[in-house]
Amino acid sequence: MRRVKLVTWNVNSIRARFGRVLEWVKQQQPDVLCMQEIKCVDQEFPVDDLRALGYEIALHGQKTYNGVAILARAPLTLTDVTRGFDDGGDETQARLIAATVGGVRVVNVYVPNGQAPGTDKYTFKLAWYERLRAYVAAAVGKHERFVVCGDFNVAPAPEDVHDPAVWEGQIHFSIPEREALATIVAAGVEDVLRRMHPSGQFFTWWDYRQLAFPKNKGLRIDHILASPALAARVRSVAIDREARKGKEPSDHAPVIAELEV
DNA sequence: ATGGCTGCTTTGAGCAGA
Repeated sequence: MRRVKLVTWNVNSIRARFGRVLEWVKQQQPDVLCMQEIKCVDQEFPVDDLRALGYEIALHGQKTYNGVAILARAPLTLTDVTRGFDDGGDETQARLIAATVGGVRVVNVYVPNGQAPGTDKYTFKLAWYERLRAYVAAAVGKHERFVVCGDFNVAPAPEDVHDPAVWEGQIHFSIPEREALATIVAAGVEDVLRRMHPSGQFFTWWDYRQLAFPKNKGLRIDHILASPALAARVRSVAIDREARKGKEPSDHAPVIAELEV
C-alpha cells in the first residue's frame, strides 16, 4: 500500500506560471500532477527543474491555447501514454492526455470553455462532452482503478456556484452543461470531493476581475472523478486556496486527492 | 448596463478565457 497525492491544476500558461508552479511542487510534492492550459508546444515546456525533482513528464502541448500534461514522481512512472480521443474525430485541440501511473489509469482533460449558450463554441463544448462520455465509458470497462480529472468548465450543482441565481443559464452552469457532466458521472465515476465533503461551498476558480477571490465569488469547475474501486481508496480531498493568493497566481486553484493504492 | 483581469500574439490591439 502506498499513499499517492494526485493533483489537478489549471495553471493558465506554464511559461507565465513556472516560478509559482515549481515552488508549489517543491512544497506539496504531488505524486501525480495533471496540468491544464500549459499554452505551449512540447519543446517549450520547462522540463529540467521538474525532472531534477524526480518527475517524469508526458506532454500534449499546443501553441497559444490549451495543452495538457501529466507528471509522475519517482518511483512512480508513466506508461501507455495516449493523446486525444483517438475516435476518428477532430484532434486539432490538445485537451486530453492519459497515462497509467502506479496501477491507476489517469485521464487529464481540459474541457472547452463554451463561451456562451447559443454560440458555436457552446455547441462544440457539448459535442466534446459526448466524445468524453464515450471515452470514459470504454475506459472504466477496461481499468478497475480509473480517474478522469481536470478542468471540466462546469459547476455541477448550486452549491458549487457563489450565486446560483446570477449564474443560472450562464456558461458553466446552464442545464445542458450540467447534464453533460452528469453523463460522465453516469458512465461510472464519482466526484471524490463530494464523496468526502457531501455538502458545503467549495470553489476552484475565481475571476481575476472585481476582487472575485477576496470576495470568494468563485465556481467549482475543476474535478476529480474516480471509478468505484479507486474512489473507495480516497482518503482526503482538498482545494489549495493558498495557491490562488499573492502575486501572479493562476485563476484556478489545485485540487488535491490523497489515495491509498 | 457595461466591464472590470490576464495571457497570448509574426508587438499591438484584439481574441479568449471563465
